[in-house]
Amino acid sequence: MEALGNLSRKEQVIRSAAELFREKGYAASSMRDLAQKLGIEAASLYSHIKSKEEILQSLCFDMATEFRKSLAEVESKNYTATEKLRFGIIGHIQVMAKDLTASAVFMNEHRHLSQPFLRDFLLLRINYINRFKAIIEEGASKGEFKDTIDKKLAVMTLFSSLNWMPMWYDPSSKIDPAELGQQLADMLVNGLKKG
Amino acid sequence: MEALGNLSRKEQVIRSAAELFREKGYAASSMRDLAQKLGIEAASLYSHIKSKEEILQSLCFDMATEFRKSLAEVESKNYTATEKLRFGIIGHIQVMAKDLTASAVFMNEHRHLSQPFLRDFLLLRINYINRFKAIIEEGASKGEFKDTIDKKLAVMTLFSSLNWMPMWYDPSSKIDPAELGQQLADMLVNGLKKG
DNA sequence: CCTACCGATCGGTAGG
DNA sequence: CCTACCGATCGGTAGG
Repeated sequence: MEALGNLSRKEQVIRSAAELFREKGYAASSMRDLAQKLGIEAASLYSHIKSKEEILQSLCFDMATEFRKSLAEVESKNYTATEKLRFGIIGHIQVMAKDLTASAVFMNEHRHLSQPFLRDFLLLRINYINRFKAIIEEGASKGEFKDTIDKKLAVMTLFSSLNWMPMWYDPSSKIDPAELGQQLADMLVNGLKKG
Repeated sequence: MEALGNLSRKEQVIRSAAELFREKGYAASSMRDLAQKLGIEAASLYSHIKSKEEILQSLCFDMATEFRKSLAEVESKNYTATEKLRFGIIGHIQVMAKDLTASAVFMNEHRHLSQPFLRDFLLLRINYINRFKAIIEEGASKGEFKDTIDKKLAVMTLFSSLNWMPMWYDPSSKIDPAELGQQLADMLVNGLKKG
């Protein structure tokens, strides 16, 4: 993680806003709160950003871009469905781990986007989810995965686990993001049961 | 689900508020929004409730009570860890399914509770999570579950899956809450892998 | 359950 | 980046 000093003023504003939005939620965070965090007056924020929502937009869409890049790379390889799922999970976790704060905002605050941004965001998300669902379906049809589990349930369980990670993962813990991804993939593919 | 007509006026206020909080989030929901939903003036709400936050408090703590009741019953039985986990999951899902709206608010909006309510709520939650963690640890030590998976990761994955359910589960779908709980437990215990 | 209203705070602009 | 400010909206109260 870089020091704030290495970031442009606009990037500092966005990063501070991300922390604020994560802590208090977007709607409960005021521009005066944000200004205070940065040691300036609220009106001064508007020389760096156009509006409060513009900050949310860049946080949400920048994360979305990273997730899509990661998944596209996994899809481009000649992997089995099991491998695609495993590396897809690891990639998703690593993208989140690069910015846990932005990840938490991405997950919890995107609903405060106004139209047409909200619609665009949800389309990106459903596309991403469907590509993971396709991997699970491929695995089921090729006999790698059970065919008995409901595919929607499987993919939503996967997503729930991935998306809540920023809420409890401690980046200073012994388990690093790559290993976290490995273990999460293992748990979802192989389950808790011994054997 | 009962018709609104069978509820006291106070219960109607709380139920409408739950829908509003779920849709827009607590902070972005105004008392004027809520009054409009009920066809009255904002000031009139205060003859039924003391404050906006009182509504959130009753939603959060009523759900917490239901969850604890369900888990206590599972713990009281002479089950193996695998059975306790399975019935704990099914119970949790069934409690949520009884009121998906309140469940979504419980999960997403509790952070807007003020002190000391927030502290009390978080203590209840950590206690509940730890009791599930104890079940997983018991299963690992008795050889029912793998000992290789990080217990914190396992229990947080479990909770993520449970708590996101209100976001995607369609109560009018073919799969009913009991079966949803069964499948979710199966996926977490046995994994996606065939065999 | 209503009218009338309060002080506080909101996102944002004008002009420098 | 600041001072000065705007109209809108907020949760809530008084009094009926």
